Amino acid sequence: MRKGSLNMYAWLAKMEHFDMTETYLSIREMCDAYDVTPRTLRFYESKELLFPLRRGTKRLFTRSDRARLKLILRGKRFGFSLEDIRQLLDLYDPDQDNLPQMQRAYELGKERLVDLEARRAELEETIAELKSNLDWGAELIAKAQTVPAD
Amino acid sequence: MRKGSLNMYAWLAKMEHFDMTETYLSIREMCDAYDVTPRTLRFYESKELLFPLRRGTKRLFTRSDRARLKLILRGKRFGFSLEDIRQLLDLYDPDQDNLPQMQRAYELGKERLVDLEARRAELEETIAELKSNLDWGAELIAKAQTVPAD
DNA sequence: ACGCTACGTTACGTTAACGTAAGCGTAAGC
DNA sequence: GCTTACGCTTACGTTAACGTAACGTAGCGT
Repeated sequence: MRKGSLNMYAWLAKMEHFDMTETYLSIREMCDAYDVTPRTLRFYESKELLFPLRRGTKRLFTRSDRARLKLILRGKRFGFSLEDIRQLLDLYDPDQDNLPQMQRAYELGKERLVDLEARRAELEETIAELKSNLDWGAELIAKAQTVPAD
Repeated sequence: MRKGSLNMYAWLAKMEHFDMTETYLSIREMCDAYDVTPRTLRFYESKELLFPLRRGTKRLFTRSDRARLKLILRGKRFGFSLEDIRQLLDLYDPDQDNLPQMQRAYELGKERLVDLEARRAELEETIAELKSNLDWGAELIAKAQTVPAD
């Protein structure tokens, strides 16, 4: 199950192009839904992070595009570059017919997992430090307020 | 205790300039120790993130500079901008004589803490998703290898 | 038919965070 | 005394990730 459904759509779409239940979003709807600008979406498309269909000249963003965009935005919040992210997207939306690419994506994903777990550890430490520093700061401020100046 | 000692040095340094036990690093030593380029250190100084002393024209990086640099590099790993980081540094190395600035730093630190904790939550989720995706990917690859093509 | 609005393309502009090159000063080793 | 090495300053170059301006066009409401 899961993403398998996604590929079933692809399969059907190849046979003919049944519209199925796919619900497409215009660029504006997409922007409102994810709080990005049109420019950003076009930019991501030009960088091959998104692959909206076209009705005439207009873009139609698919379910898959929406999933990818979520991952892109999350990746950015973690400080990854768009190029980094592009590599990883293959893992979340793989091309079943391309075994070597799937394997590359798999290896890449494992590395990324290690990276993320290290990051988590550092994050814990950082939070702990920040907390202790805040406590210390609160103390200093309190002291400075009761004993104005010497 | 803790950073209090840091400020004691500052106090003594103001009175006269006792060298104390401070051990200074040249720019090169600093680069080797933290794996950055000279350009980067000069750049950080120009942005008022570091405040090396000078012997003649040469920079002398203090204990405090080293602590700050660690925080800078960590901040960068978490995707903060140098400007964000600069604000926060006041919290880790505060100016005891500037109460309003300390309070600003304190408030800023609290906000940052909330931010970091949210980030931690998202990170957990991301790790979980990535793991499940890796499992799924492994399955697909295995299947593709046993059943070459149809 | 006409104007408005949304969307498209093309192309130049912008900001952050350095890289890189040029030119000068100076302390050290031979 | 000369060169080699390191450091300093100044200034222009670079990359990523969009912003913004200019201009064309397709639908549709009156």
